[in-house]
Amino acid sequence: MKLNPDAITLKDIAKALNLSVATVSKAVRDSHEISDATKQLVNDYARRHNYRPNLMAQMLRHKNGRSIGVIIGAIPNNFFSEVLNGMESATYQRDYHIIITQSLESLAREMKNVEHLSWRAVDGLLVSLSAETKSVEHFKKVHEAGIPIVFYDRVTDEIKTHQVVADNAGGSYAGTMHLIKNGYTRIAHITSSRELSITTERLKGYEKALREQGIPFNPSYIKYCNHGGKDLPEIEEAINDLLQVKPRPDAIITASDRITIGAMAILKKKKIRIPGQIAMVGYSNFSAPEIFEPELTTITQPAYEIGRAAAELLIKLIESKRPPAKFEKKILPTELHIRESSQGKKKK
Amino acid sequence: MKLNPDAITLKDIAKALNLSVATVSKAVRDSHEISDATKQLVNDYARRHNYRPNLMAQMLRHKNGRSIGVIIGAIPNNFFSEVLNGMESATYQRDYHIIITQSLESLAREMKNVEHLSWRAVDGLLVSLSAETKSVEHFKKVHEAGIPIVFYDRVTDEIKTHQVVADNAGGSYAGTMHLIKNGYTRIAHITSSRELSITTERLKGYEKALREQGIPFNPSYIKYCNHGGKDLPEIEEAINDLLQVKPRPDAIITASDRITIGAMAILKKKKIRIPGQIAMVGYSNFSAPEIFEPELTTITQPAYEIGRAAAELLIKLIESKRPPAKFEKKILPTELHIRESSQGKKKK
DNA sequence: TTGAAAGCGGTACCAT
DNA sequence: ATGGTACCGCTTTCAA
Repeated sequence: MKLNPDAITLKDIAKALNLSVATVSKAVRDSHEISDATKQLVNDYARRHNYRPNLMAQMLRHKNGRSIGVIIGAIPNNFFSEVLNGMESATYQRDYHIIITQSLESLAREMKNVEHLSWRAVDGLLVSLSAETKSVEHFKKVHEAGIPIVFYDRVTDEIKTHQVVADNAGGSYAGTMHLIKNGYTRIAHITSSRELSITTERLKGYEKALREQGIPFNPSYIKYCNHGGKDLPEIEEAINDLLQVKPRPDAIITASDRITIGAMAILKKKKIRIPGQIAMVGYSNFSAPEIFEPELTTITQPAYEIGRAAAELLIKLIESKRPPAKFEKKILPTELHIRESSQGKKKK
Repeated sequence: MKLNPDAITLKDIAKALNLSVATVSKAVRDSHEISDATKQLVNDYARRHNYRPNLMAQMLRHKNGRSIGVIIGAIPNNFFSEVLNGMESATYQRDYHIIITQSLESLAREMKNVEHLSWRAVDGLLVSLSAETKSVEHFKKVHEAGIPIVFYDRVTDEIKTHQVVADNAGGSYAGTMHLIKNGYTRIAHITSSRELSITTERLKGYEKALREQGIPFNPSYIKYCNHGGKDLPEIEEAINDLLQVKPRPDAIITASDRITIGAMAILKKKKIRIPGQIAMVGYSNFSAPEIFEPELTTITQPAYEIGRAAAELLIKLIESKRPPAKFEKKILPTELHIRESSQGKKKK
């Protein structure tokens, strides 16, 4: 079963019009070295028989398949699916398409994905590092081989290229400040794995707020989920640990949709009142956090824009012959949406 | 910038080993007409230099790119992103990849997508119809041209091929029965557009339950969202309409994640108590509906399995020379998760 | 068992 | 301005 069994080729047109393939080829691509009359003729015919150049033949020639490989944590994740949406819309217009692979926060899968994508001869890579990734050698290899890469969300500085990220430091800073202003001082943070850029950035913003407000930093308030909160037990353990710490935290900032929703569910199960006993601020891209109980204060990331910007930068990279003079690090603003879960602390 | 600048080709191997390209080609594909000794030699060399056949060249030859086109409503949608996840995992293993396009519930985009995918020479199509789609001529055309299609979720009987769907009738039946058992009799239904298979099916289950319980069917309790609840106003209008109907509905069954979450948010804004004033049962694939306020009774669809099954059937279709004797309609069970939002009605 | 050569559908160089 | 031709990397007769 082939796709376009009735597809028409250059040769067909040439034969029908008594021209050479070469001429026809140039005519359809509007070359200056072809007379207007001929162009007319050819393009008319082409349109009438709706000629479409055979992609694979073109690919074979110029090793450019108009496709982009994407490595993403997981498709069913609000943040990533919005990112994908942005990438899809950017690539759709420029006639590229994305080939999606999921790392599922596993380094092994990430490496397999790189391999798979390079076999598929993608023109470039959009990647967000998995929670397990420490070394980026596997990316270095393909990058040095000439495949442009743009990192988004979880990025690395070890490879010189464009990066697109949310303002994670700013987001955490705003969230932490907000909690402090509302009277919370023992603020915990459940975050992703240590190595990730987002983790470090968020921690930075968090610490900055504490410092500015003269609140001591307590390392036992920081809990890392090495698998990005992939499973509930990981989150549950973090929360149990936090509940043991003396003095017990009076607020938690959670670092991803998964962790946020998981944490809320667990606290609810444990009958811990939010914000009565513990206030919450969560990174989340869920569409309607006001239907949560309680309504959740969120730090939202411009996921769609991140995806879109990353794709656009990558396409620019792919289509420019020479690497740019300097690489961009695009930092997109986050937003703090204040709701019930971080309401001001009651004075005793 | 090309992808595998250092990629090794058959010719390279041939030269290095003093063989012909033809021989090498056959050897790497383990042809019977090549001696074991030569195979050894060739494959050793190939492995050492990690030879990978050039996909585009292969594609050019046999018009089979090991790629599958997907048409989906929207990526950032719990249901669809789970479906995608299932498709991705099925195709990943078999070395296919999916090219995703979003219809965004628009017929125009759906048609463009078909065109785009057929230009990309996909080997087959996985499609869920948009909310606007009435005629399926555009699919008929490509299908008759020999591209296998498997429909999932929103299907059509006008094209003879495999279908994979959730047990929508069963889901609505269970949900409706549950509400009736809990004392609700004026049950409204906010659903997708009229033409969709899922709409008809769900209505069937709903009506069946009413009939069995001797409750008259009231057409003004049924509200259609012609854009699948793409925007809030559409849902808000439906709800406002319902609130006018006399007697006012005492329960609502909502037909998709979007509609469900939108409806909850709107009712909440209107300060209508759930289930006190109106009970709710919603189709939803949200991961933690227990953190909603109130905890939401849901009908969940096996989204991942739908995607997986559809992809598997399609690959089977692609790889079999002849069309199968008969086509399958795979119906996967839904689940009813009873929670707070549909709690038993208080007796007055 | 091995290999020469044609061809898949384009593109690009070089003549004409 | 137009056309002949080689080639991209692989597969597939058909001969040797």
